[in-house]
Amino acid sequence: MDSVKLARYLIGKTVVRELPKGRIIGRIVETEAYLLHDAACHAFNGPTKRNRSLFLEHGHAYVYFIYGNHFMLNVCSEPKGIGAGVLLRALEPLEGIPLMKRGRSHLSHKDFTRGPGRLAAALRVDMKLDGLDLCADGPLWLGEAMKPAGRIGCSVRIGINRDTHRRLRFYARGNPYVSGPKYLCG
DNA sequence: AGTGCGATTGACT
DNA sequence: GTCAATCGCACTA
Repeated sequence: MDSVKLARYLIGKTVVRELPKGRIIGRIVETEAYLLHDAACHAFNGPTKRNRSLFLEHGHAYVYFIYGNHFMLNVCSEPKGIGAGVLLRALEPLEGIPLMKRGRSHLSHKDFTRGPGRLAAALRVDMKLDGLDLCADGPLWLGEAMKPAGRIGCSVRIGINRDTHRRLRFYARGNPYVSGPKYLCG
């Protein structure tokens, strides 16, 4: 399915992280779509060493490192060979909350899965998980929704200054774990 | 080999 | 509200 459909589909679904110390489960409450022929998509200029995982079959993970300290977790959306996907931007914590918080106690409860960098930190996502099949058993996978998605809002993407004519960010309306400025959360 | 910069965050005014 | 930190990658030469 295309990135927009996948971005909407993923709202309300769960992401599960299996760690030696236990299991973490979060509910996806915010995503952004990155499309084919989209100048803001990392795949825009063709495959490189950095973005190659984005060209995997849909359902695989594309993880990258940015700003010297943050990992971002994406889900590929298209058949193998096409570079497009969905960025996971925020979670509602459901299970394994102490594991998510470990080492990050300075953040308030509603902040530690809010924002793409903090989401990846909470799930202990790093480059080792790049290219992983998220639809198979393993250290990180996507699960069914545990409760309804609720109303889905959309807005322009955050931190993107190109192709701003499309509203490619999707979020669970009114959910307190959604990131971004308040006027983009209602 | 050197340079510029980014799908962000947290600390500070 | 502003702004620096921080590093791997892409690009130029």
